[in-house]
Amino acid sequence: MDFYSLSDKAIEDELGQRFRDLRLRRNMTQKELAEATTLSLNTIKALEAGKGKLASVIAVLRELQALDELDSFIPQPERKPRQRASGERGRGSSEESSEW
Amino acid sequence: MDFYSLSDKAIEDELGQRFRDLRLRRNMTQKELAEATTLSLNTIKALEAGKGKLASVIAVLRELQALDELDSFIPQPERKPRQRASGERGRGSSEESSEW
DNA sequence: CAGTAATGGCCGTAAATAAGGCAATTATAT
DNA sequence: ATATAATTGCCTTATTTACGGCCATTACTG
Repeated sequence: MDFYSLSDKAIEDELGQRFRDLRLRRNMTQKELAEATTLSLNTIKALEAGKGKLASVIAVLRELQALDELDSFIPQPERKPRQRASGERGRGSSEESSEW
Repeated sequence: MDFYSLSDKAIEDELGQRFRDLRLRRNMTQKELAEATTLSLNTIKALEAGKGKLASVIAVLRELQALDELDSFIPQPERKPRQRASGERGRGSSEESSEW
């Protein structure tokens, strides 16, 4: 699956589908999942449509015992060598003129 | 990293940190990332604090060339055997009484 | 160390999501 | 096929996020 060839919307659809599959593999209804997470039924629906907040994702994955997936979500980087971006002082704006 | 031992808030912090690290490895400023994604600077800040919508996550990961990570996010299941949860007709409500 | 870019925090407004409820549709069990 | 659970869609209101801007703080550069 090459996500780069997909539109943002298509990716949302795909993610929503996976959330749904995950729930179904636990054989839970949207209503049961909503109650278990203390989220509303509408929020579960939205999530399975690829919309919603990061907080909702966490709550749902926890309930579906799939929090591990979050770990591979974004790889643990080799501790950042710096705390702020830079290197070239004025990359964004005017021209780099030091010589001449 | 065992996410299950972490609170939702702690997980948000961890994810935010990873977003940040990802950006720094590309040596981009929040401002540059904001412009590249057409998101606001505040939205980038929020994301690096673990808050925000899924749509924002997708846009940022695309720009940071980390969409691949999303694929391993939730494993592609062996096509779901059913489209709705069930199996036991009335799991949520009244008792299961067919015989007597 | 001094200058300055990069980031964090707060505020007001616009937009989107979350919650709660109800009707309509669809899948599934019997 | 019928009954009914499961899901979808729409609506109203509350909450949260997104946006734009401004000032304070911190990290990096020379």
